[in-house]
Amino acid sequence: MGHGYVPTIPNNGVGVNETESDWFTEAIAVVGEVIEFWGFKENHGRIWAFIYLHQRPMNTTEIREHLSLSKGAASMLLSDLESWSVILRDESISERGRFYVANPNFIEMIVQVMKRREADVIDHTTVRLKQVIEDATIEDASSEQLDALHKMTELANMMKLMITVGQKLQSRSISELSTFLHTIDQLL
Amino acid sequence: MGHGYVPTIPNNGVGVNETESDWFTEAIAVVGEVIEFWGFKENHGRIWAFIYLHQRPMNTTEIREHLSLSKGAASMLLSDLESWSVILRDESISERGRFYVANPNFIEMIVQVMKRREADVIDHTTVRLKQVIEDATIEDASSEQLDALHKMTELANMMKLMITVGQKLQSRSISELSTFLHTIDQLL
DNA sequence: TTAAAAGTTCAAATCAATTTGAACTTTTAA
DNA sequence: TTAAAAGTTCAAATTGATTTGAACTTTTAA
Repeated sequence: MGHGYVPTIPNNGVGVNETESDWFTEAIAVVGEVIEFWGFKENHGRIWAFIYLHQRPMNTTEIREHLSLSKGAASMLLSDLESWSVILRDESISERGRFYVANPNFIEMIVQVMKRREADVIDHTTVRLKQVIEDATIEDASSEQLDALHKMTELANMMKLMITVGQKLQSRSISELSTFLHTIDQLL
Repeated sequence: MGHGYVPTIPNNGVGVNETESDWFTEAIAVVGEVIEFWGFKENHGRIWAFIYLHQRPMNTTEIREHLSLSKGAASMLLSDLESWSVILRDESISERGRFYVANPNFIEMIVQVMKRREADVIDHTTVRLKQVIEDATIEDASSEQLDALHKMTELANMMKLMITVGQKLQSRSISELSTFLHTIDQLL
């Protein structure tokens, strides 16, 4: 609907000779949104999608110009993605500048978000809740309140376990994982 | 560390006769952060924790004053939580104003986030990616690119499946779920 | 009825996350 | 070497999310 034509994209005077078609732009937008939804920045997703959909090593300048990112933003976003192994540097190319390919393992990306979240929040939470329970025990807390605090701790531990399971799923293919989830769905 | 004493809390001239102890304040802060991390606003979590830890129906004014929320914010946050069944109105109390109790099912809260995310993003994504694949097919896309787009669609479908599984898990207790996750962990 | 309390709405204000761009360092080709 | 290109850093600007508060509607007790 309203798609299906190839727009003339202004070239900004830079020597690019690949015209970006409509579906390509839309795909990058969709993937950007999906990935933002999993806790990344939208531009993390746009960069990953841009590299992944090209199916060849892309250099920093190409990425910067096609996605309209400042030098600073490109530097920071690319280094995030690289540190998470979401994109990989291709050392084999002898041209100036850095070249990247996309890590095609989607699951790994999602698990990276979980890991990051775990590091930032979950571990710290368990420690703090433990202290809260100690304090509540020697003070005026009712047994119902202590029970509620214990349940909160259980939840934090469960989250941790979910992340562990997520990490193990990381190495599996999507279709394998899909089958696995269907099995769980049947069991419940 | 640094905890374990009961501070004198200024009373703001309001007729409150329950002093809030230190562990209570800390518990609300921790839970607020955890719940924010699952996609809610921090104040959604603080309100839920405040009501849950009291283990009795709480009225809007008590909530507003103890958590220092404006009238407008309290109205909006409480109506969010109520619409998600994260808190429930207690109609049995004949005093002025509304009284709420907390839905003690933690999992339900997390699943609510997933549902909300699904509604906002995933469904829409599948439709948009389908259109992208159609457009890409009739245009210049390489077979590798089409393959990449199909994999993105697979991922979106898998997310949906994960949410379905999540919804089924909703009705189970935390300890049951914990056992279940351990079993999965063993299998992998 | 009615008027005070409770609840809602939303534009403006505040607070938080992201991006920019200029000054800097590092890399590279000649 | 060296100077141009590439990459980094971070304070300031921008953009986005959340909260406030005043004007409004609804509810309730007398």
